[in-house]
Amino acid sequence: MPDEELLYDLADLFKVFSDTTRIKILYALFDTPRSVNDIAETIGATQSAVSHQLRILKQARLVRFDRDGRSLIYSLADDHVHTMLAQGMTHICE
Amino acid sequence: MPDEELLYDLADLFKVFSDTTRIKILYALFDTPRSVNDIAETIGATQSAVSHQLRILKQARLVRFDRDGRSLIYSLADDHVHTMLAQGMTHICE
DNA sequence: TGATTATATGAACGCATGCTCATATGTCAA
DNA sequence: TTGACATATGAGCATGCGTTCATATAATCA
Repeated sequence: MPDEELLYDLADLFKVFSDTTRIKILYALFDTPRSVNDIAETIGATQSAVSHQLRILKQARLVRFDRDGRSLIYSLADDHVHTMLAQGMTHICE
Repeated sequence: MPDEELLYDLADLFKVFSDTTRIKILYALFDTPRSVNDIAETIGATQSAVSHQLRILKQARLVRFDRDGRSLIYSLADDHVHTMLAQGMTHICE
């Protein structure tokens, strides 16, 4: 049985993936870096809602961003995110 | 971009993993099938709380059970669950 | 600098969710 | 069948969370 705190962290990680808006954001960035407004249009959500969720995704280190002029271009942090999504999707599609 | 409904299902799957009690249950069953009361003692939770969460884990097909006398012996449904947990843990520990 | 565009943030509201407590259901043993 | 044990379930409560709305911060361009 892993350490109590580790289990909390694990639950917290999965919690980040447990919201549809965040899942949509992650898929929007799956192979294309995008600005906040671009994400919002792509997934059909408010700029504010997207920004709030990006904050959570940033804290969990699932996304990163670079500045381009006045825009912030977000992308998936690393390949682990692809793997997590793919793993979950595999389980669903059985 | 995957189908809208698929994204909901994916979020729902992750949601099941996103609670500490359920994570503890899954780890308690990681390599040892256990009865409900055994689980409750192992993770330090109420029988009722465990039963409620087992219901959710069953619906998500993450656990299964066999009857042994008056006890129900729960175990992880398949190897996918191990993989999901391991994948998440790997991400945490980097 | 001032205006405009892009993003972030805070408060408030509504909804979902996990727990406890009490009780129901179900199974076995005598 | 009755009593005891094992698990499930329902109601009610408290907490957490995602959205919207309004506004703040930040950066670029004229």
